[in-house]
Amino acid sequence: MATELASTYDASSVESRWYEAWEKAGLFRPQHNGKPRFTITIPPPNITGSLHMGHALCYPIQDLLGRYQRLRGKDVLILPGTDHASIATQSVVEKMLRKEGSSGAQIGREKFLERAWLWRDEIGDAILQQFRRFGCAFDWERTVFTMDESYIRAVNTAFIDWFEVGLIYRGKRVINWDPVLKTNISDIETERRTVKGKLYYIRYPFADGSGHVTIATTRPETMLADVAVAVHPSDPRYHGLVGKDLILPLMNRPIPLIADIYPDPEFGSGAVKITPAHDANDFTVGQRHKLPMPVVIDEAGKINENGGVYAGLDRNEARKRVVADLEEQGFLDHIDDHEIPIIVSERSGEPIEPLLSEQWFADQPKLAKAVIDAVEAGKIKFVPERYTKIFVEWLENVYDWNISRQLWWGQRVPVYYTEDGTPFAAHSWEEAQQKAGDSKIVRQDDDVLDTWFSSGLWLFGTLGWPEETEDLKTFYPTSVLVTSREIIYLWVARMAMMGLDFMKDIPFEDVYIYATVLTEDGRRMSKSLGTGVDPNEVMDRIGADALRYTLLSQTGYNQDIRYSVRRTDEARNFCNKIWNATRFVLMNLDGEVPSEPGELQVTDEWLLSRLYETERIVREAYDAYDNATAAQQLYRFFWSELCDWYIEVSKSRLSDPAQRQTPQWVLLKAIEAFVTMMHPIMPHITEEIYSHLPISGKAPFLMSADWPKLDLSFHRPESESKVERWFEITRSLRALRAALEIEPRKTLPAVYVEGDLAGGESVIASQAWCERVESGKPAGKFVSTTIQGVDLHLELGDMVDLAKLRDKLSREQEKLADDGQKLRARLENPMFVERAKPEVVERERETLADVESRLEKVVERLALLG
RNA sequence: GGGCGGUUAGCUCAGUGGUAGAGCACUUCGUUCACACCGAAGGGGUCACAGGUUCAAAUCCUGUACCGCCCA
Repeated sequence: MATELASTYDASSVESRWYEAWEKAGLFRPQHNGKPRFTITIPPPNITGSLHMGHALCYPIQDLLGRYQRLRGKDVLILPGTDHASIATQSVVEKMLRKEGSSGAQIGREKFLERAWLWRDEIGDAILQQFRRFGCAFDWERTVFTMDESYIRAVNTAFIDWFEVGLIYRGKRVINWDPVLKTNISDIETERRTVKGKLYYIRYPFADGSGHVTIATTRPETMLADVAVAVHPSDPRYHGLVGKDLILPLMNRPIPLIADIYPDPEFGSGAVKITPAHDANDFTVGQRHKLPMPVVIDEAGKINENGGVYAGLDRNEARKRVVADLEEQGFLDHIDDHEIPIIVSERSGEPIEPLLSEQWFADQPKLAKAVIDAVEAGKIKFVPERYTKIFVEWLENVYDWNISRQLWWGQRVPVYYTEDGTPFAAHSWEEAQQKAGDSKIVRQDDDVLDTWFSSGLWLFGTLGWPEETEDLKTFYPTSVLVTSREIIYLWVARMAMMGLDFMKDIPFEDVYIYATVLTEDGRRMSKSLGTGVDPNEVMDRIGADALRYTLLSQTGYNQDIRYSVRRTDEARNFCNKIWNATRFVLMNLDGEVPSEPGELQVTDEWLLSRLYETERIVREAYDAYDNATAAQQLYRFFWSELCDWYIEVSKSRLSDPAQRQTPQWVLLKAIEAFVTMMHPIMPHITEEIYSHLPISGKAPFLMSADWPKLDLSFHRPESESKVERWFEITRSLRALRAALEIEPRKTLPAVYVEGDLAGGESVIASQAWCERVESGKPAGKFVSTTIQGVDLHLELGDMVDLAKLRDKLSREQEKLADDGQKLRARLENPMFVERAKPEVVERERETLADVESRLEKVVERLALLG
C-alpha cells in the first residue's frame, strides 16, 4: 500500500477530501467534553469582500490556533460569520440599479432593501466558502450574519440600553459628509491625501475702516459661512486688535477678530477664518467661543439659501465665482500654489465635505475607563506588546462616537418619535407606543447604525446575547482576537468597551495583531494598483497547505511580510520533501507496527533528543503566537536533521532485517510527532500522512489526536554533541574530497584517521563515502585536513591536479592567520583578561591554541604540495 | 506634527554583549532504487550612517538619513 504513493505530492487530490472528512466527523464543532475551552470568533468579513492575501493570512492564523489548541487538549470553538457592511453593500446595490437605469431613490427604501437581501442571499456567503478551501476548521453550523434577526435584537438591545442611561444622545457636530453617497462616514472610511491646490490670501477689512487682516484659506467658498477670524493670543502682530469687528467680504456681515490657540502664527499671516459648520477644527473654536454656526453647503454639496447670491451653485462652481468676485472687489490679495491636505471618501472617491449635522452619538470617555483598567491590570494583552501603549493612549483621548448613517442597508436606529418629536428607543413600534403612553408614535428614525456599532457586539452577539444561552455562558470571553492594526481603535476598542459594559467582562484575553501582506517589492497589495494576488490562483498551483506555509512561516511579531512566488516554491518543495521522506519510511516498513526497541544507538538518541528540543521550541512559539519560529524549527528539524542526516545514516540498518526495527521505530516516532506539530500550519498533507502511518493507539484523525508527549529520557545533550561532532568531521572529509575533485558518492577504499572518533567510525565512513577507517597515515602520497582535534588523510592515488586543494588550503591559511591575530590581540589586552568573564577568556585561549595548531598543519601541507 | 516598525549576503529574512546565520538565487560536481520540487561542495556581508557606553557592539544609549505603518 505504502509504495503506491506517488513520487510527487499532489495537493489537489488530497485537500478537499480531508476537509469533507473532518466536517463529516463533526470535528469543527466543540465537543463539550469537559476539557478547558478555547474560543475564537472570527472577524466577520464583509459580504461584499473579495478574497485577498490578507484573508489568506488572517483566517489560517485562527485555524492554526484552533488546531494547535485542539491538539493540546482544548475544546475548541471557532465561530464564523459575515458583516453586512452597510455602506459597501449599499454602494454595490446602487451600482446594480444604475446599470438597470434605476436607482435607490427611484424604487424607494423597501424595494431597495429587498434587492439588497436578494443580493446578499445569493453571494453574501461566497467569501466564507473560500475559507473552507484554506482548510479553516470553523463551526459552520454556528455561522452568524450581522443582520440575522437574533443579531439585530442584540444591536437594538445595546442601543436601547445606552439610550436609556444617556450614553447615546443626539448631537450636532461637524462630521465627514460624503456628498455623493449622501451620508456621513466614519474616519476609517476616509483617506488623507495631499493634492496640488491653491492658497488664497483674502483681505478682511476692519469695520471701522482702520485697515484689514489678511487670512489664508484653501477653501474660499466656505467664507460665506465665516463667523470670525482667529489669531493666536501670543501673536504680536494682532495685539490690541482682538475684539474689533471685521467686515466679511461679499457677505457684508460684521464678524469679530478673536484670540484662540488654534491658529499657527508661523503659517501665512497667522490669521485664520473660522467656519464652524464646515471644518472640524473651526467647529471646536466655535464651541469654545460660543459662535453661531451657519451652514452654507448642503448635503448635495451645493450652496444653500445662506449663501446669498451664490445659492444653488455647486461647491466647485461657487469657489470660482467667489474668487472672481473677491478679485473684482479688491479683496483678493494673492494666490499661491500650495500642497493641500484633503480627506477623500474611500467609498465614492469624492472629497469629504466636513459638515455640521445632527447625528446620534455614543459617549466614549465614560466607557473607555473600564477598558484602560482591564489593559493595565493585564486582563487584555496585546501581541506584539507594542500595541498596548497606542491602544491605551487612544482610549485616554477618545471622543464621542458618531453612530448614525444616512443609509438604508443596515440596522435601523431603533428610535421612534411622537408627534412633538420626543424619541423613544424600543425593539418595535408597538413597544415604543407603550413607552410613549398617550402620545402617538408617528415615525421611526430614518438612519441606520454605523456598521462598527453592530460589529462591536460581535463577540457576544454571536453567542446569543442578550439571551443567556448555553453558548454565551460557555464560550465568553473569547480566548484571542486576531485582527489587523488599522482597526485597533475602530473595532478592538469598541468591542472592549461594549463587552465590559454589557457583559461586565472582557471580550477577549489576547489581541494578536498580524502582519500586512505586501508584494515582493514591499508595496501594498491592491486590486486597483494591479498588485493584488488572488489566493485561489496560488492554491490552484501549489495547494492550500503550501500557501498557508508561505504566509504563516513568515508571521510572528513583524509588521509586514512580503509575498513572493519564490516563497511559494519553497513551501511547495517542502511539502514534496515531507511527502517523499514519508514515502521512503513507509517503503522501509514491514507492514506492521514496529515494537519499541530495547536499545538505541547513539544516532537514534541524537534524533530523539533533537525531536525533544524541537517540540519544546515549537510549543513555546505557538503559545506565543510566533508562528515563524515554529515553522522554521519544524523545517530545520525535518529537512536538515531527519532527512539529511538521520535517514542517510540509518539506510544501512534499514536494509538489514536484523537491525531495521530500531530505526523504523525511531523514524515513525519522529514523523508522527512532526506531522502532529506541523498540522496547525499544514493540516491536509499532515492528515494524509498520518492516515498512512502504522502506529499503535492511533486517533481517528490527526486533527483530533494529541500533541506529542515525549519522554524526558529522549533529552540527551551528550549524545547530541557527540553525534554532531561526527557530522562535522564528515563534512570536513567531504570538503576534502570535493577539493580533490572526487565525485560525490564515489566510494573511496579508506580514510586514515589520527585522533579519537569516539565510536563514530562507521557513521563517518559511510556518510563520507569511504569503505573503511584506518588509523595512522597512508603509506603513499596523501592529503590531509584537521577538524575537531582529528587528522584525516586521503590517499592521493593518481591525482595530479592539486590546484583546487592548494586553493582551499591557502584560503584556510589566510583565515586561520587572521583569526589567530585577532585572538592574540585580544588575549594580550590586560583589560580583557582582567574584566571579561573567566570562562570567556578560557574559551578564547583554547580557540587560539586550536587555531595555531591548525595553522601549523595547513602551512606544512601547503609546503608539501609545493 | 506625534507615535511605532524597519534598514544584516543578489532576494526574502533569523540573530537582544563574546570571531556574522538560514532559505532561495549563483558557481562546480552528481541523474545505483525517498525526493532533480533532489543530493554534495563552494563563492558572497566594513550588519544604513555618525557619535557614545564597554575589555568586547549587528546586539545597549544618543543623533542623522532613508523606507513603511498608525494617529492628528
